[in-house]
Amino acid sequence: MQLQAICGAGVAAKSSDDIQLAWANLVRTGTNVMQRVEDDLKRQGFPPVAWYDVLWELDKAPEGVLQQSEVQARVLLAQYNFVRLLDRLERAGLIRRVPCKVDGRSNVLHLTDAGRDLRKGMWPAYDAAIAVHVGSHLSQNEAGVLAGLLSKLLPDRKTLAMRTR
Amino acid sequence: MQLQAICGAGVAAKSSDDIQLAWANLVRTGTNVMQRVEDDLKRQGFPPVAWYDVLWELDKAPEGVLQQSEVQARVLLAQYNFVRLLDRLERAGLIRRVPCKVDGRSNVLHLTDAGRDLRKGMWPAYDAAIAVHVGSHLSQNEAGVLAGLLSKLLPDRKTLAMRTR
DNA sequence: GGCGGTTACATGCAGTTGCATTCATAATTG
DNA sequence: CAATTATGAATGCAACTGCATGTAACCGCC
Repeated sequence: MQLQAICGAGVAAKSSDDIQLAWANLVRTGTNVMQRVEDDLKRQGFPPVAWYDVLWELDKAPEGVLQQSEVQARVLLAQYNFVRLLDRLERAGLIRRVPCKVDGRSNVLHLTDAGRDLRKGMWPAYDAAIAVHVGSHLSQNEAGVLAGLLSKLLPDRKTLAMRTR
Repeated sequence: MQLQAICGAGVAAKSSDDIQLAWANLVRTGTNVMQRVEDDLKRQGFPPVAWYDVLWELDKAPEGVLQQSEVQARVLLAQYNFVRLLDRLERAGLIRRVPCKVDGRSNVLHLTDAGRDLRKGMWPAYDAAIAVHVGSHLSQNEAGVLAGLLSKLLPDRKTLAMRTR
């Protein structure tokens, strides 16, 4: 009872002004910066960043081959959105979905040559967009601090992955 | 020619590792924290944060009345998305769209009593969600620093508003 | 081996978004 | 003041998303 009073258990927590501003700026900045980067890519005829993410996961893997579920876990999209993203990537000839030999439920994703090329071709534009919309506003040091503070708001990998089911 | 070589003019800028991490964390954290807050609200039967934003803008205004274009400029949604958000709000009886007497092109938005009540009723849940998903991970001071760093990435109001056309 | 539960992936449907365009009314200007 | 341009708002359509659910294959266990 004392304890409850002390730490406010059972009562909805209230956020301070600083917290609220951090929240507001986080959402605004997140969507805004994302938008601008996406726009830059689109203007140059490139697909969305989400495409890049998948291609990059595959490109990092040996042979450009990875379990579908593994990629899914890394890109943090809802399962049904991920499946349909793969539909688009496959239709565009960037990846192939191959039924897994060992586990009849799962697929193995293969990066095609076209996919590899696109990933590689996108990077300079992507990198430049990040430099313009993030880098140019922050010192090296500020970027590090920002990254650190942001990471404090992220749940760990496992929790993160669970949210996509 | 010397100049070009020195400052890299004409060559796409490259971002450093710190910058890239800041970018990655910004996007991840932004969407993730937003998601969790939205989920909390939804679980309690409340509409999305975007609804709150509009209602709040109107509630702040004297009489709960504001030009549609003015609200539009503040909430930073694309024009067509904003219009349709208003469709939903109006259908839900939270606002009314009234043709403007002085300018035949524009509307004036009126917050209804139901709208005012909903806004007010949402806040505790919203505030609590912010406290949980942002506040509990940061000290007061960290929140201030984070807000400051994030604001450096935002373009000014005017530029921001232009992007929504 | 067969039955309940779980995992991996897919899909139908309704709701939302992006894009291009339209409509009507101001504002500007030749 | 008529013609042009600019502004505020809306909409048709295609694409995308969320949600619930479906299907098939695996896993554990009696």
